[in-house]
Amino acid sequence: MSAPRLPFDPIDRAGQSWEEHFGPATAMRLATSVMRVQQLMLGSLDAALKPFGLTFSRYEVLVLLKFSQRASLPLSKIGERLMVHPTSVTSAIDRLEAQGYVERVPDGADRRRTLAQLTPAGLAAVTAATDAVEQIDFAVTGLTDRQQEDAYQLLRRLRKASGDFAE
Amino acid sequence: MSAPRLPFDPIDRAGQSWEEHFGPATAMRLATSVMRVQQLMLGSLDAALKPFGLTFSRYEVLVLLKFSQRASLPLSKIGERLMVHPTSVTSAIDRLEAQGYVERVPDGADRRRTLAQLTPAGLAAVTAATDAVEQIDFAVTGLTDRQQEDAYQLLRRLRKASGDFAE
DNA sequence: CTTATTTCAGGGGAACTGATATTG
DNA sequence: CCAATATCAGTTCCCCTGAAATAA
Repeated sequence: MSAPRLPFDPIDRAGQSWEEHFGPATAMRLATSVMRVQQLMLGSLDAALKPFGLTFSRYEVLVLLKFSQRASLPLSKIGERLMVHPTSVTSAIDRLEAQGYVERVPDGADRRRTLAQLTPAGLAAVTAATDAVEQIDFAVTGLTDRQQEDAYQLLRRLRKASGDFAE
Repeated sequence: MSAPRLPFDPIDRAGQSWEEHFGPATAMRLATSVMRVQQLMLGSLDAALKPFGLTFSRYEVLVLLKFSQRASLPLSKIGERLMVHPTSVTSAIDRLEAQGYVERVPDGADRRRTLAQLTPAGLAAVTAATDAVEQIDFAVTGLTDRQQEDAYQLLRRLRKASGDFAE
């Protein structure tokens, strides 16, 4: 994780080859970078969350529940917010429930729904896990606050153009 | 893929909640954005590559081979360049070989090694697949060339700080 | 003997499809 | 009758660990 893997930038090099063989490499370099950065970040984040038995996906679920009004949400809402497939939500909540971080409770208002309710253990876990990910600065290193904000805004344009939200 | 999923930006909203409950959300917003953008892009790229029986991972292998001197590389080099685990390279080459896009040939110089050699069919596939991904602009939409370049440079800083390369 | 390369067996997590029961 | 919600069964893909064979 700390030792550099290569003595040169593999994306720079791929971009040079791309320009020789195909043409402009601007979009290709950005796409490849996003994939690679995601892989690096996810590795660091998952490692930081491992002591709590959490992956980043499940950590995101706990954070979402903590931020909700009653620390509970219907499973469908969770999938919508986190861009997670319905069956993946079921499986994520299965795991979190087995860990005692979440409980399934029926929704009185709409009996088709099941609410995922954060337990006290889940609240403690998400609090401790948040300390852990903040200690590694969310795996976002090497950038100033301003650069982090710039990168966020650029990716936000990309998300919007990809139909991530309307607003 | 085209219809917006939510009438508001879920990351903006999560960032607001984060600041109320925890504190500054700059790093959290960027980290979450990278994850989400990667998911959106990978979905578009995999969809564009599906007609060729390729995933983006396997497409990257073919591109790497095309750019190499003799259109062949040892499996270990492929893993190094693409940040892929040795066993994952074996499995990716298994699939590409079953598809007729790649052949395993022994390396005369070092008989521990196996070379993955691009076949004529593999060359045709990577050429056609490249047309397909360029038609969707590598799933990098909504940004000008300049903004794509800016985003690339910001992510490059992040990669370097994460030990992706030394240079 | 140690190291590098590749492969195999196996497990885990997350994504998807298709089908189903329940409820609105 | 139709739509929404959640679940289940089964598939695919990719990641990883650990162990092994072969060769430098």
